[in-house]
Amino acid sequence: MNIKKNTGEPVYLVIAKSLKEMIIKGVLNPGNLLPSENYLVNQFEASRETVRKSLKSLETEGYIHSQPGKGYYVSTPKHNQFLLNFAEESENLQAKFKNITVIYPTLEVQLALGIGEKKKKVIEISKTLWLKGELFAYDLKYLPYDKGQPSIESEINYAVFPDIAAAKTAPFAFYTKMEITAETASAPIQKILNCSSDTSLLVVSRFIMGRDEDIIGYGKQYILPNQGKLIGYSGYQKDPGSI
Amino acid sequence: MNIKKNTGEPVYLVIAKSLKEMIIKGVLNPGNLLPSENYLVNQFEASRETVRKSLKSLETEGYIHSQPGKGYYVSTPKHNQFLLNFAEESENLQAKFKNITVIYPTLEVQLALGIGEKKKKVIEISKTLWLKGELFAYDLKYLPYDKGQPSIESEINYAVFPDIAAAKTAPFAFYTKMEITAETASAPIQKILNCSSDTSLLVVSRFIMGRDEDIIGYGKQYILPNQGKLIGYSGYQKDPGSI
DNA sequence: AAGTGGTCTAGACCACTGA
DNA sequence: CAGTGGTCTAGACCACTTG
Repeated sequence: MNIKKNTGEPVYLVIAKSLKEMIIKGVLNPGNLLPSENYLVNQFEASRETVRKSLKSLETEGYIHSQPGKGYYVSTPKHNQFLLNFAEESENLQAKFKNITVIYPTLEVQLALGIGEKKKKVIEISKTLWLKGELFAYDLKYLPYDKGQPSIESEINYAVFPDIAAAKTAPFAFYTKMEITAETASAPIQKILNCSSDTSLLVVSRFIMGRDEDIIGYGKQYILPNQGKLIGYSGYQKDPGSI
Repeated sequence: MNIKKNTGEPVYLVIAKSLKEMIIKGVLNPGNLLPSENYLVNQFEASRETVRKSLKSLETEGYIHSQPGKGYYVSTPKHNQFLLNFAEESENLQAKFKNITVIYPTLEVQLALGIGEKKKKVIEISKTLWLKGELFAYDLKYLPYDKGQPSIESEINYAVFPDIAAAKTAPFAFYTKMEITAETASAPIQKILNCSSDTSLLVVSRFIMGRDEDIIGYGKQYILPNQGKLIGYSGYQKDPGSI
């Protein structure tokens, strides 16, 4: 009975907000049981499906989860899961191609691409990345070079990795794994990035994988310090939106 | 008419799977319009709400989005958004407290905690982290030390940061921001981590923030190479779950 | 047996886009 | 105008948990 009505706002959002507020303010805490659907139906004078819609939205956003036969519980927030943006191409980021060659892969690349011991060539694409005119990172990408396949050129179209490849074919057919490490600049990379032997680089490796765990591509990016910083968020400050 | 029925599987999941498969196989590609709700109602001989439930689940998983008055479109997958796990405490990870002190903060910490120029003390908690008996990382945490507040001890309970603090009060009231950089080990850190001056460390900074952007805590972790590796996933290989 | 959430239906009205 | 998705309802049956 303590409810405003007739706002243009959908009823299910009103209910969701009300519950969410209680969770955020700590009136309801992780492990606590929420009021039952039927209780909410009476409290808000809404239909059961409408109440369920509210609860579903809270569930999607990670606030609650349900247990059939028992009820809805407040979840424990995952403050150690981060959503991280790693934009291959941003507005200010410029790429300069250094080289595109077909080579016999190093052991590292063999392992990364899951290529057996057989001698199999790979395509190596190297770029330097620039941010507002300043050297920012060195970027390497590797793709298996299959004889049976088209030309290098068509491989190259794929080569610019997911974001462009995505536009071409079944972009939901693969996913990406990322590994982040730190590395001291090796001699060749010192030359390319124009840095010294005591420079610590942020190294981001990426594996492009098909749904059946086959590896489509492998990339590595050496990012200069001060320039490069990866930023991630955890918790619930952002809209739930997609994944 | 081309539909199996009477499986124990919920109808809405059957519909969702069918559509999802078309998207994954590239029959439907980003930008394409899906069949309308009413069309699916006829095709699958289900009610409209059931069809909508299917579509809602695909939307939640990031496969599609809707535009009122037009229809449902296949989305463009975000292959540059990564879900990254940064576990404060894993099974094998051991923490050894080094020190807990109340200090005047360095400039870096002042900025991180958003403390003005006024002389304000902060609590510093330092730990070393060990993985299977091997030194793994050096961990620093800072909390504003408010006079009006309880004792240091009660602050300390908060201090172990979100995961433990979470259990205490309104854990949905704050979120975490993470920054990842690479850094060469400084002299004091060389001693603590027992490494040399040419060691590149992975540095993870974390800001614990309230919903109104106030900063609750600041932490920094220096992770030894070879030991530490951050791993993230993008795309749709994982169940949608949470976040 | 009573209460819970999970699925599903057949209708209704609305606001919007497009021809 | 007909077609689309967005919201909402009042029922129904089910499987599950708890006393």
